[in-house]
Amino acid sequence: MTVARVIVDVPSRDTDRPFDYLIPDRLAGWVEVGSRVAVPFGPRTLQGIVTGIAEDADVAYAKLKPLEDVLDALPPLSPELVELAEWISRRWLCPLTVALQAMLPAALKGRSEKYVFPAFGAEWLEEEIVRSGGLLDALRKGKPLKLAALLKQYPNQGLSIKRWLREGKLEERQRVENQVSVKTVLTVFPQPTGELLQALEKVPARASKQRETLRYLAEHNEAIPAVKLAEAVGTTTTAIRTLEERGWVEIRPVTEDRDPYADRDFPSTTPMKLTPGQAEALTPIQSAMANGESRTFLLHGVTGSGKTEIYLQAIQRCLESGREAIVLVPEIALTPQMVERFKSRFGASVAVLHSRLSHGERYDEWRKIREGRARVAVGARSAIFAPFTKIGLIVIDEEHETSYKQEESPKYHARDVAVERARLHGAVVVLGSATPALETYDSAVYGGRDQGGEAATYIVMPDRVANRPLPRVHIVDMREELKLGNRAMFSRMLADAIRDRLAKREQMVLLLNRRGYATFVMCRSCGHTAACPHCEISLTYHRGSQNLRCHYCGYSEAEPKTCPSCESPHIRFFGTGTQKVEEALAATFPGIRVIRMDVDTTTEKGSHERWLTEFRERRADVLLGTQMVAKGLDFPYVTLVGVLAADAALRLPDFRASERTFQLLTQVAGRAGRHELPGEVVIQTYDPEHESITSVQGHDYIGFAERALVLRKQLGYPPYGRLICVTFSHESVPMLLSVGAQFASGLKGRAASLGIRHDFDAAGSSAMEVLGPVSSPIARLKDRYRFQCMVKYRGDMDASALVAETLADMGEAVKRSGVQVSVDVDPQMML
DNA sequence: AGCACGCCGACT
DNA sequence: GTCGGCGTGCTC
Repeated sequence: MTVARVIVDVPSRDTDRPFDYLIPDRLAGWVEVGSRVAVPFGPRTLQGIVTGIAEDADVAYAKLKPLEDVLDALPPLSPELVELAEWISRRWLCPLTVALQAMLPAALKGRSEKYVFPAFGAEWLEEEIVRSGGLLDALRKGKPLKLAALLKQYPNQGLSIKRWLREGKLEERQRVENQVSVKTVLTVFPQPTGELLQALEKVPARASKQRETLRYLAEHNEAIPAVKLAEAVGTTTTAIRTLEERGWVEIRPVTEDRDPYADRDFPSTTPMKLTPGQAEALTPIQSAMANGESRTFLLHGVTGSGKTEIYLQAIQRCLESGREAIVLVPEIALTPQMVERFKSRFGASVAVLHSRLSHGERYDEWRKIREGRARVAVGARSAIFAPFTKIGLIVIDEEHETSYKQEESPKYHARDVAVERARLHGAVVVLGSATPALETYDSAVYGGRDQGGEAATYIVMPDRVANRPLPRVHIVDMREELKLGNRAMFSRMLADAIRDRLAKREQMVLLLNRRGYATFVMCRSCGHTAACPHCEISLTYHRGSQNLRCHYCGYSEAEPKTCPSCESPHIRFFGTGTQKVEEALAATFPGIRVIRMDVDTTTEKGSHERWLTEFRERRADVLLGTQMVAKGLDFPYVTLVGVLAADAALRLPDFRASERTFQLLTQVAGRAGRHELPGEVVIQTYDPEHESITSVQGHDYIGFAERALVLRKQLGYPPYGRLICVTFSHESVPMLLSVGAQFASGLKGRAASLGIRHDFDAAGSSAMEVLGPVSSPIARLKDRYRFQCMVKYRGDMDASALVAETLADMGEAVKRSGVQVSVDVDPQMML
């Protein structure tokens, strides 16, 4: 007896295991590992993924149910992706279905829909007395109707519907439906010209439109969308139907791809001549690919060193050897200019996947990959799951970017997934960055210490192309400015530089990593500060909408005129956000043209690209924004980069704060002087001695990295130790403390019984420390208090599994308490 | 996660 | 007496 082993789409701990189903004869041959199926599950029908086909059922029951349906002609996942999902679910502790779902385009996230229809004829309906007849009329037609739609349309009659269902007068059926269908276009397929000319003879004289249509088709003898044909001849699609009835043409629906780049021209480019530095970097990558070695390279090249051309040529080699390539780019850097570089080199074989596409567009791009019509996938984080079958190369550009870690479950890191997927395919991984993550640098230069991971190969490119100099970096001590009586947000040096560029009609990028107007609001009489009532976070003042907003949960309230606590009118707004800078620029430099780019100005679809195009076309002098202006942009007339408050992120309670600051400053500095005109960078700070700021001045990544690694080692932080953050949340605190403490002691006990030491300082053997439970950095979020335990460990152990076992052991207690548990393996943000 | 089954308060 | 509250347990 052959059974299909199915993971049903219910993301809970209890159902996180395969369920076995019989394969009915009509579906035999359609069910494969990776197939998406509809299965009966208890009283309902659900979507599931087949993860195995076995000869014997796991369970001894006689009551196995059959699969209801196979939902796609071509299984959306391959056995390899199913295996990868299993690995992800173990590594990041999420239900397998969550990992599988992350690999499917949203269009295939089937939901089961309920339909109702009269059970035995519709006669009984006549006897029912219902106030409004609409519902009865709808049902009388006897067709299955969507239950959800009926309840929405007739909200008062939900009870009647329920009763009829119970009495058996209405019947219920469920179907798993895709969220987006494939777009089809009615297309006309004409007979050969000769036959059409013969047909022309037989058309009645007065049917002039038919004659014209036939004549047109005789002349242009090829398939044409019905709408286009009607337009060309000046008729309607109904007239064309008549031709079909007479057999002169055939009309069939043809699936059409929504190509979001269809109206754009990509002039084709050929490989550029590489500089000696680039050629030297490319060689080891190519030879690893040629030998089919599954290796990881760190391509460490300063900003403007020409990494992209290396990616392009490596991809070309990969395609030539008959294999496919994936390129990951941070979401924010996935601009049309970026896409153009790939499309103009590889043409139609490029599929682009990013979150700004509609579900339908994304599905079409995904199908290009699945059906083998595309061989290069360029996209953000989730493009790592592109359904290719023989990958030769995976490129991760700006590999240090935090956006490669998904913050929701599955909390995977695309870099780690890439390495694992490459191993499964025998493919090469290229990690590119000007400021590699310290973990990556360590793995490339020192072989990954005691991480158990495989070492990466280190490739450096220390020079910009054409020997363009790196920009000169000035650091301005804002405390000195204050002493000299300058209380403005621009130092004298930055103000002079801005005036200078305005006069020369050159452009500037200004970075301030805080949006809004003022970052906190305080009453000067009593010291009351405005805080979010749902989160323990101060509210940010937004000038345009004149309200205070919580940047974590979205709560907003009107701007206070008097203090809510003491009713004093002396309210002051402290701190600076991008809105305030915009205002100050206008006041200080009359006539200056500013584009402000932050979450508030780029939510609208396509607005991000629109602002950048405007800036590229030099319709503005200044591009002012949060970190989104620091990444990957390349504008020839930008000769000045200003950082208004370099130390803003330095005080965050996160051991990566200084690494982040250094990376951000280096990246934004790299926006200046990338072309003919030399660049200059002005960094304003209250902490000019700080390592992460001074290292930027010397463009000294390696010096910074080496010093930072020493600190990491002293504290046992990554890459010398690894972390798992377990967060507990609940509306009340006492419950949290007891559940948290129970977890901590449970985990410690488990580790001790395996002989794992808890004294983290002793080098060598495996060790684990469990810190907490302590209040989370954001102590309350959306009305729930939060406590966390940080697990710090080292050595060759599967700490994820230990955490999972500990939680499973306390399962019942946790469930009853209503405490939510969230586990973050290798957290990137300590929040 | 749903959804059914099951055991206690305010309404026709 | 019934409807319906949500606690608990199961889904091949």
